[in-house]
Amino acid sequence: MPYDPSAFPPFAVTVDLVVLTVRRHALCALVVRRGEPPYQGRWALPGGFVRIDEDLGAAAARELTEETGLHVQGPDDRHTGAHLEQLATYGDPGRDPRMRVVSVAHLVLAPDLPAPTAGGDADSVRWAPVDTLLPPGPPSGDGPDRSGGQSAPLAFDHSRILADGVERARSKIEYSSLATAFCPPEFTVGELRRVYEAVWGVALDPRNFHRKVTGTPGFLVPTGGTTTRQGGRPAQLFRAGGATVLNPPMLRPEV
Amino acid sequence: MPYDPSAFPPFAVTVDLVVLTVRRHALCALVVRRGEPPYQGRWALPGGFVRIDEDLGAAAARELTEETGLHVQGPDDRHTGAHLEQLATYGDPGRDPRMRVVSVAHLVLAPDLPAPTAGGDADSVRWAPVDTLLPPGPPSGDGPDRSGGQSAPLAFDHSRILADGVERARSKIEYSSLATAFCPPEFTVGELRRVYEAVWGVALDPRNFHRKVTGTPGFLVPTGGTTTRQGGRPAQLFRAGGATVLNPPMLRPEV
DNA sequence: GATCATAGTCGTCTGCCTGACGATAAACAG
DNA sequence: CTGTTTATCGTCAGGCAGACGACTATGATC
Repeated sequence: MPYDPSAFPPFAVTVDLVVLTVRRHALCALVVRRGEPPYQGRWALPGGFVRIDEDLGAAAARELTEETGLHVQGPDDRHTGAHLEQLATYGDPGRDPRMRVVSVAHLVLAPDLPAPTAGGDADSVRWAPVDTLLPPGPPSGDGPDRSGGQSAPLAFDHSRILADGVERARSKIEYSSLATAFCPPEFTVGELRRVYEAVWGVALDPRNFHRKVTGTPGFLVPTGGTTTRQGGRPAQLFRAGGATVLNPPMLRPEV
Repeated sequence: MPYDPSAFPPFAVTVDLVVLTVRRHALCALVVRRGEPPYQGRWALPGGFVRIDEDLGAAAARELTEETGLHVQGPDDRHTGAHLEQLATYGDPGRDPRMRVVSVAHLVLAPDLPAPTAGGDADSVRWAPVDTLLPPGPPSGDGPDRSGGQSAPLAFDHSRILADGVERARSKIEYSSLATAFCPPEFTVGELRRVYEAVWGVALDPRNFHRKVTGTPGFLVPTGGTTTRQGGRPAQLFRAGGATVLNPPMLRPEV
């Protein structure tokens, strides 16, 4: 069939953001309250339309800055900001009742932030622990409802997008050094371990964890300083090293 | 800002397909020759517009069937067709000179097929070894040009999409049982090993490989039959087992 | 100030898995 | 019958992870 430039169906294209951080030993996601229908008053992932001359990654970075004030770090710009990567694209017809919207979801891993009030209304954006936003997960609940929170499901298909983002983060810190994206520029081995524990929802042996991360070349670089942030013996401070892939990977305890 | 349904910029949304198979010990991708500008006469990945009421995955499956006659297997429908998954989305402004096109690329892993002539013109679609379509890869070439083939780069940004798809396939067969998607319904351990060798471009020790795959519970199920397809001693036939993840993973020899 | 609780760091031991590789088995080609 | 090819089974050493003991260095409490 011959090409007809006017024959393509028009779509709206948006970016949605799964912004994750670790706060008080819990994996948290950034959610915004919808001020207008559909799903008015419900929580949703931040996001917005892609501009007509804008790259997808640029749109995601722009939305991130608009909603959180966070900036994204380039590949070589180490730890002045958050990690951003494309997650997946969601385009079910009917996922948005207003029109045909294809959403390119992005995943952001950010260090703990003071408060997500930048740029928007204060109480319409917040960090929510992911286990209050999502059902328990693959192991179907048999016992009584254990969901910790007040949560109605997120708007649109955002619960599924969030679940996919969380799963991506959980698997990615296994075989990459991305867990450091959740940490401040300088951090201790214990802080990094608490990141793994929060993201995976498990307890790790501090001694084996210490051996593993300090024994992996390029993962951690000692800065020379020490600190006491949790009580107890002072700990060495590290920066993220140049290694991006962990080989052999950090093993998640058996499911 | 209030919602204005007419305010979103219109995009064209397409699906592009990275269809991989293993033919004659080489990893091959399906490419089609473009019959019209832009990039007229150049090879490109198969793909097409998403219909206005069509899911992204359905569009990819439809294009696959139209171009190859292949059918996609559902999650429980074991090995009557190919494996399909979403790869990534490419939306640079200017990636298509005609208009703003966002392409949701999908990855298909298929067993070796008789001929890709289904549905289309015979010599405008073919299997091409990926090493004739792509530059050698991360190790930048210092020696003379060693690219095996006649290849001009693929049209649009399809070389990058193909490279991403190949990389996804290479890493995914490490920790999943997806390599069986390249095999016919019944296959031998040696045939499965040749799939790994073709996808990774390395030689594997037959004895260690045999120990690994037969020792991983749920990876392979013996059918009872034996066959001689390569000369030499007859080999046991297997089907793909129910396991989808390989733990511990199949290790790719050091890079 | 002594004692306790909390964290961090270093070691040891055992078991599993992998890579290297020898040996045997079962077909086919001359 | 002999050599070649492929499949399959075994052996052995090294590396790494899990379990866990021991010691260190801080703050909190009595």
